[in-house]
Amino acid sequence: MSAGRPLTCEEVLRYGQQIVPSLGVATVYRNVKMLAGEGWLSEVELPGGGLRYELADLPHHHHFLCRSCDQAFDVHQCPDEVQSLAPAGFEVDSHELILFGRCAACT
Amino acid sequence: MSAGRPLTCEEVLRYGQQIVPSLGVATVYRNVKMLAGEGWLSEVELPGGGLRYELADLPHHHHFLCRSCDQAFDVHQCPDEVQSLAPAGFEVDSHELILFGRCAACT
DNA sequence: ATATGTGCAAACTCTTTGCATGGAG
DNA sequence: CTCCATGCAAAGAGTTTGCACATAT
Repeated sequence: MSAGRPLTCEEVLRYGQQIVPSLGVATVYRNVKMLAGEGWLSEVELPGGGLRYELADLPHHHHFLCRSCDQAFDVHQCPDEVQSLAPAGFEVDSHELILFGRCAACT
Repeated sequence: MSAGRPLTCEEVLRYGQQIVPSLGVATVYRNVKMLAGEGWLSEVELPGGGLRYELADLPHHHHFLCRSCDQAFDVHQCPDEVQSLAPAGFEVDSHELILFGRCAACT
């Protein structure tokens, strides 16, 4: 919640171990999956590694992936005409937009 | 080349085994990676499994992922104002847009 | 004969699962 | 005491690598 951006399991593990040093990987994977199953978190899949997790109740948004530090950030805007881009006969139910580049800290 | 859409290694393997039945996984992974390294193919990472590969010389485009058959298709249009969506201080060098839904065959 | 690409199987990485344990109620 | 979530370690899935062999030159 305090990160304000999608986290990988490894990032969650590192955050968590600052509070409970004995925290193990299995617990992170298990709980993050459970929270996602119960609708508290949603899974975000971006290039370059495993799933990331973010709070599920965020308003519609997209993601920015920094090529330098590999951290994901939220992008709170969305190009609207997206649904209409699909080929004829294809039904679009959702979409994801990923921007790649360098974040403010890495520039 | 004939597929006209991004393929997973597994799909390449199945295609290839129709021609050379003894074809093994290692050969597919090795060659696809080599072709990508040499710039003939580019890697496309979409949710739900491994990397997909497509011809590198295609014009700018995006992808549609069918939730039913898990096949990826090309989308030949792009919302233009994409670069401007990033937060201040973030440098965007490229982007990917993924549409999710059902392809024409699965509808 | 030499060099190259292949299939096989083992190694790796990331993720998941089984199980015994320890702390909470 | 009973339960249940945890850590650990082993098991899985997908991908990569080492190696001996076959083929082409």
